[in-house]
Amino acid sequence: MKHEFKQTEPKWQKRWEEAKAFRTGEDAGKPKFYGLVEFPYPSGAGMHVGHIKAYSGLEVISRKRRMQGYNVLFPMGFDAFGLPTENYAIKHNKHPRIVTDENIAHFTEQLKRVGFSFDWDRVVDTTDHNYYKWTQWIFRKMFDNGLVFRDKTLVNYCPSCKCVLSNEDSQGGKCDICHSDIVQKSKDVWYLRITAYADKMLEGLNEVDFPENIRVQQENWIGRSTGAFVNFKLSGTEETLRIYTTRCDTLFGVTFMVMAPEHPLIDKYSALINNMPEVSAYREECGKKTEFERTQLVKEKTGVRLDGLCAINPVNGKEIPIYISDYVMMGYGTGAIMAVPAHDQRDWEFAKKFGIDIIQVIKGGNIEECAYDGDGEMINSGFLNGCTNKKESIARMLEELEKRGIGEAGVQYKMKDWAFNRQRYWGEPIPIIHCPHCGMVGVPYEELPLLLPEVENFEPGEGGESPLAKIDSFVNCTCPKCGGKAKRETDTMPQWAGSSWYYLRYIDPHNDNELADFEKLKYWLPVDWYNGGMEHVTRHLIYSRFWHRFLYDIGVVPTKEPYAKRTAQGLVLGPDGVKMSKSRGNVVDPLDIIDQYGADTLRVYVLFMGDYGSAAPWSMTSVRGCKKFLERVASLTDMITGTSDKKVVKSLHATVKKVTSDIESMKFNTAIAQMMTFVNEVYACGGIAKDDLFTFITVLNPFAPHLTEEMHEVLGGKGLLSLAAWPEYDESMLAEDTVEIAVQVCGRLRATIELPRDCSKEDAARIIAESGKIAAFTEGKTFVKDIYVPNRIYNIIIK
RNA sequence: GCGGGUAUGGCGGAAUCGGCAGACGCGCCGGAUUUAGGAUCCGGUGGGAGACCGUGCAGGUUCGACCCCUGUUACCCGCACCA
Repeated sequence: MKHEFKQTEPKWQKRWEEAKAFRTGEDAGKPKFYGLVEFPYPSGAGMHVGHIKAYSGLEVISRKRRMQGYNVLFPMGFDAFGLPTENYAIKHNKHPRIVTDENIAHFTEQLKRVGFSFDWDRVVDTTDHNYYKWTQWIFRKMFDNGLVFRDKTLVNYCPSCKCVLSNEDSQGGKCDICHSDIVQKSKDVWYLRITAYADKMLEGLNEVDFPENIRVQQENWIGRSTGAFVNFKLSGTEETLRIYTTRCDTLFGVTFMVMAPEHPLIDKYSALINNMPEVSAYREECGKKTEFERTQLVKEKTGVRLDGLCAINPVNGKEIPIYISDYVMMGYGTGAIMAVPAHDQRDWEFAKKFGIDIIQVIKGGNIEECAYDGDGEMINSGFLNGCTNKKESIARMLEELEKRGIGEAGVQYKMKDWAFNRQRYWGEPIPIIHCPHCGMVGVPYEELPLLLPEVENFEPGEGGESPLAKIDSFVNCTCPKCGGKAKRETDTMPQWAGSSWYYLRYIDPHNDNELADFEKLKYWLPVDWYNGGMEHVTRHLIYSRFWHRFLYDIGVVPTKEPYAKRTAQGLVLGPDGVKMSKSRGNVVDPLDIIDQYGADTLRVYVLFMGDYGSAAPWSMTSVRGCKKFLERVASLTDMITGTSDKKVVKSLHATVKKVTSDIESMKFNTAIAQMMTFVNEVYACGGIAKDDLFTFITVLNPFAPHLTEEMHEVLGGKGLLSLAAWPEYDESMLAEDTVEIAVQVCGRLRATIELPRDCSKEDAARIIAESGKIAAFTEGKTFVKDIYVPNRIYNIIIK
């Protein structure tokens, strides 16, 4: 037969749909497999070939597991709240609901055209009120459990999106949505206390199967450090300047203090500061800098001394000057540091520039040239003098600090609490009411979902207030506690809210009474295998692990961790080897490929193009190669013989074996290569028995389901091939009677020779000698020794 | 600066344990078929005339190294004045 994909692909997609072939089973007698792929944001641009690659990995694995008799949950949904939709809606004066519905319909159509085996009865849409009811419910639970708080602080603010962003959303000082420079702005912000879960999230990493780089990236993002808080008195006041340090052992080497420019004590004691105009000017200058400018490396240290204000070193009573400098951040530790220029390079640079003393307290290095941060004997350090072990010095200092009540051990995290509110329309309303008497009160659970109201104008206000603030009927309400007049919170949740728990909803997507039935959660959790992009490692993956752990703590989910195993696919690059982007014009549209070459070709190609986890450039000629392979496969129906050649049978068993194991380790490229080898073998031998062809198309089915279903039908197969049993292979069929091994002389390949399998060393040596193949190389030399690895090599050493 | 990773033909990439480097595909060359082109099928294809040389570079361990060790270079990704 011919590979008539234009007819057969829609035909089989329709059959699968009618038969509900991929509906999730819950048969208790079978093992379960929950395969999860990151659900897409349904943008107006439609799908990208990158989506196809991202989903095809677990698609193949899920199809294979289904054929192996598992209950498979392989769902799909849409993460549909978000700014692009809202901006599109504003620009085209269309309601975001309508835009979202159109985009979801378009994405669904595209996904179906690829032939993915998702369970379409379980689709979730984060913007559906039946879904976001539970997003709000989880938020309320967090509120009840003290994980939600409001604080007026400096936040990352995107002037272009007119929106507050979390730390995770402003990495590198750029807005994650529009790539504008982030500015620091003082604002009232809702926070989720994710830092309270930092340790639990670190611990959890030990019980999941994440690749090393993902684990390390998460650890670094959480950024746990252990150290000490030390209290310095401000001379002439009762005030304490509290600092955090990881090197309390160097306390005797402190020669100045540095506070972040925004540090509140500066305002509090401005009356004592003689050069306040200069200080204010510096602070203003820092405020203007973007986060990016401020954190630029290789930057000269700047700062101003607080003239008139001094700190007292608690261990030796020395009076030390205080500076403000933007190399100290308000957001980490206490926003102030003790500076030890002898042993910290940043402090050293600052001291050199401002002519501050440098006191060495650890022997070693040359502090004239740079700070010394190595080990050595303690000097100039009172009771620590003579100690040579850093750990011990720290322990002894901590003991002293605690004994004298001037400090204590402490832990800090780089991860910050999650700035959770957005001043935009297209998101989940935050279910909180502000009551003048009772303060912040949660919207009662029975009133959830708190529906997103209709507005005329989706645009945020110039002052950075949410569009919802303009709707009096939404804003004005009564306090659920005291019944008095109150106002609703008008900000909405960030896009990451809905995606933090969607994998739970797939398990029980239509449940009106709870987020998901606990028994079902017990059956399906954890997600067995989660595949997605590397870009989500320090965002979605962190956030959802946090939410899951919280839900575990309040007894809503049965597992500590949501995902047992995580993998990541590599990017699909443009034909020019650069990341695909509209501006470069190197984007490949999956629908164009499907129209020209078929969905099966697309599926095979995205998995064949290279190592699944690595980036690889798109190649149109290679796409054609994959199409050619499928055409050769289709033609096998015209090559049926009574029995297969022995070589074909052997190659078939080898193929079943390799495809079976390669799929499990995501080595799809070599699995496909093996199938190509097999087809080449059939062509070389001129035919194949029907049963053997059935076996072959069964293992090819997860990759090219449409073509193989068609072949199965043409060959008279019954039922759907996609639901057939995965074939077994016979190891004994693979064993050869003879093997060809390499014959080396002094480690250099000189010949190859056919030997009986598992031949003894004596026999091997004799057969090789008798063959005379290496005589020319050993002639007249002295035998030293020989090395024989059965079925591999024979190496003879001579002199 | 720190952390993680990569480096193999003209190209994408293979290579369980340290045991015949270059599977498979693309491209290219040749042949068959064809009025021709395309498509298809068959064969060839790391370099070198050769002895030989070949897995970023320089060493080391080993009978034997893409693989292990030391040093080094280039590139990619993440974080980045984190006290």
